[in-house]
Amino acid sequence: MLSIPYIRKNLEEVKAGLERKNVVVNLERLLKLDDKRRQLKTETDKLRSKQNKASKEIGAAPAEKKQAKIKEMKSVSDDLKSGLAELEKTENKVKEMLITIPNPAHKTVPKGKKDTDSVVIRTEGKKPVFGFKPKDHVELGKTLDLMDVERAAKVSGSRFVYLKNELALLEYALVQYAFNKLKSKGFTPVVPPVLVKGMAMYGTGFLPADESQIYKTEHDDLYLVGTSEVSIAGYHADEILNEDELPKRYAGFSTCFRREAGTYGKDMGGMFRVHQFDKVEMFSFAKPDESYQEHDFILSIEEEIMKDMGLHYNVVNICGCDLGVSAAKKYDLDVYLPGQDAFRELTSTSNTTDYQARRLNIRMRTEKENVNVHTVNGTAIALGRMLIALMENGQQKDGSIKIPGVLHKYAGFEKIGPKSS
RNA sequence: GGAGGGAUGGCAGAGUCUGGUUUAAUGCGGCGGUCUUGAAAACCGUUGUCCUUCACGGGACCGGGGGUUCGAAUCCCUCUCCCUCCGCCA
Repeated sequence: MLSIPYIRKNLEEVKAGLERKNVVVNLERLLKLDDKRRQLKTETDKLRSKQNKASKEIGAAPAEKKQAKIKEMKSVSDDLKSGLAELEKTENKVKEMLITIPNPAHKTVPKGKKDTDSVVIRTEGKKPVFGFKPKDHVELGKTLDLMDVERAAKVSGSRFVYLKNELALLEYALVQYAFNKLKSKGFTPVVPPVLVKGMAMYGTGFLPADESQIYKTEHDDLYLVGTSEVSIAGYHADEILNEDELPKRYAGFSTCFRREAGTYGKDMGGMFRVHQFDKVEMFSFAKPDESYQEHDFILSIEEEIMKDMGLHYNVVNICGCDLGVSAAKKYDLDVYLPGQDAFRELTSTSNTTDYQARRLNIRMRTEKENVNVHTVNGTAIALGRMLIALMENGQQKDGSIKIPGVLHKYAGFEKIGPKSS
């Protein structure tokens, strides 16, 4: 959510940032509506002031004068009531407009109309060389008995998967590796709730924009999170943080649920795009003037993890049209998957500036005034997709899969061999 | 699931029965100061958030929402959360 005083002061800049996202909003109409709101506020405040004064007089007045005074105040009370009703109506209209306006894109975000307009800013690692035709994760998963998609379909439907054997163990090795690394970098490890109230969804900007992507429970008005970003952002809702405790960093492990509406036929089979996966997420509450620095920091950790895993990847500056509502800027790391012979998104990090913090009412105490903090999120490890990358990139000629050295101590094995029996 | 109790500022806690000088008492904590070689103690001062106004000022907020009233922390309705006991349960 944007602040109206900010829009008032920086109208052209806000418009340019929205245009970068290919979004057109009638901001003049919004400001006009807010003018009306302020006028009504002044009027009703005056009536209230009158009422407060009279109320004291009535309390102190002798009994015979009381009735006349009360009669006189009746009309003021009526005026106030109708004024308040109109004020509320106008306030709601303003809020309604405001809640749908996305966060304007930063000026370093590429303009564009399609996802191909995003810009690869650098490529790291080496493309793996195989002396044979590499298999994709679906085949590897089947021959090594690591995944079962068919039975998942029987039990849950399409886009679900059972992880089995070493792959199930490897997931937990990755989680431990990630928690340890992030703890050493100042992140507080967290396992948050995955069912949340509407407040958290609206606060993070997933509602109302992405309603079709979100699972909602039938009887309890709770939503299943698509990322632990939602529950972690909401953790400090309605709080005022001290300046010297920022940045506050959290590493959240959670299962993530996504409906994937409108993706029929895309990435079918296997577990690249599934309704349910686990993820370790980084999340920072940062001082406003440090959020881009924090964004770079989180990107650097994502890259460190990719390097630990020995993966070949692109760093992509995502174009305006592909930014979510709340992001002002976003980098993806696209990793080379031999099975597809393509770079695919494995992690993503966004600076949402004060957009979520304003909606969630998260502030920072400064000497002058309290200001909204900035929030930055980034994937540490999307477990399903990381497992795909490790399987496809680690596969050997004999059909086994070598796993990265940093994971050996957590996994308790160094490779996933063909079943001997 | 059943029965009862509760929600007031950073924290503790009065005010609710009986609506009106309550700009929410008091204590603790925090911050500043006096005193002190320094500290503690003591004493003095200060200490919420938001909206509105160029400013002076005005207004709102006692868990959320609604109602009664000239006027609600206080009365009524409703929802949420917390606590105690019973039942069930990984």
